Amino acid sequence: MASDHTRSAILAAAERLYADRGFGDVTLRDIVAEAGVNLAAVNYHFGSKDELIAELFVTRSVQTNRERLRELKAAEEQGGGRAPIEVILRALVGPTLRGCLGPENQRSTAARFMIRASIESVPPIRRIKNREIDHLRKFAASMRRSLPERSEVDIYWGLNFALAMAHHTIRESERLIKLSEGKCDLEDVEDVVGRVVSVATMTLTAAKVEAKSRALARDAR
Amino acid sequence: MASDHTRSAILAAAERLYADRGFGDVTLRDIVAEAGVNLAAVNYHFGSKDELIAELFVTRSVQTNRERLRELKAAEEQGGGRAPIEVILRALVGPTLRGCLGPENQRSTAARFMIRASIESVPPIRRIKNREIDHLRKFAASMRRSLPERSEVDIYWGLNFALAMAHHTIRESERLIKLSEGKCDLEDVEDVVGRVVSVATMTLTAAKVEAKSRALARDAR
DNA sequence: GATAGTTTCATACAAATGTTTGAATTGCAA
DNA sequence: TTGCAATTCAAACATTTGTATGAAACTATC
Repeated sequence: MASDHTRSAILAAAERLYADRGFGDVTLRDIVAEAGVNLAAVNYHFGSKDELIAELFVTRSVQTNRERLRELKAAEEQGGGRAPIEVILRALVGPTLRGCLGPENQRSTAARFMIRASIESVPPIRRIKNREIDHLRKFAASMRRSLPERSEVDIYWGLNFALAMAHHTIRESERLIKLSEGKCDLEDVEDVVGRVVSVATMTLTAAKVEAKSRALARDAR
Repeated sequence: MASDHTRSAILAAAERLYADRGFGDVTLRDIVAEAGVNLAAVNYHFGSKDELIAELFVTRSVQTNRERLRELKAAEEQGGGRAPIEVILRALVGPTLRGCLGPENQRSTAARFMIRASIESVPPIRRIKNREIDHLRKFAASMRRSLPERSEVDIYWGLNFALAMAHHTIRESERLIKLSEGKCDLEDVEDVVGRVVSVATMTLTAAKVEAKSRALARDAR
């Protein structure tokens, strides 16, 4: 199988360029120039441009998902099959937030690539994301074990909102900083994780508050 | 200025096609074919493809923003300058959710277009979104008046999370339905609005719970 | 009804881009 | 070394795409 030199040079160059400039205006010619290889090499090694993008994304996705499951499993084992909901949620959103936020200058290429993927959402990536459901089901199952008295629907909504806060904060981090004039410190990642987890935990535990507030809100209609 | 026939036919056709098939694979030729007009008409009336997209998006955006501000203003006047936080949040996320969720078959073209714009995020639209900050500032100000004891940073985070839940739910509605096997009913829009508002309200009011949960979560690290 | 301004149309342009081709080169095994 | 497969390369291909052009058709004003 010889050395992967060309193949990995393409992957590295592509990830860097996509991270810096987005999928929209990076062409195969840009990539091969950056990688110092021939144009045809991309199709030879990956088949097509889309398959190259897909490979980049799956690689990073499985890394994140592995990390998430590692944390989840550790928490469940420690709790004898039942982990506290905060810890489950932390395993869900922590790895992504830690990977994508933090000081800008020390954000890895991989992280910046994943942020791009989250913002631009190009077809090959969308296709892969649709297969992520099985992964999320594991978290839903764990959350049900953690909060057996909670309805299934509420669990799914809690999961949805937790992901919402994490992903939206990453996607719109620039806007949040501008809106708050820098007062929201997105470089303090653990604070962000804590905020997301605590809000999501509230969603799933503070039954009365939620019901009351929802009723109140409905009246106001 | 003659009749707007061609111009509005292009706008209508473009919005419909973009809503149905996304920005990625709709060309000017598709649009003019659907509109029954000449190819050159787009550049004649709009200058460029991007300006056409921009016009579509600003039109729908100002509609939503107007609706939001109308609700906000009504609430503040009723409360003599201070509106309850739930009502402010409802004015923030209600119009968008009501416009984009609900029974699929009765979702307007405009709504479906805005969902696309939220998912695909094409350059001309991104440029416009960046100017939306002034609009959000009005909500931040209103929220500060409503919760004067709350820190400014917490207000911004609450605003961020409220938008996060609303937009993410719209963006990923399909996935949430699939994940929950239809148990999360996104057609009951008022229920969704209520959930988002109540969670966001909790974020901003349940100080002790949040602090405690955040500390707990930090320990678990 | 002539004229000037606006709008429409067919067509051409120009550039970008992913992909393919077939020959050249390389590396390794027999 | 010879032979064979894998890899690299330059070049060309084939489309697709947004945009520009200039003539024709239309409209309203005087």
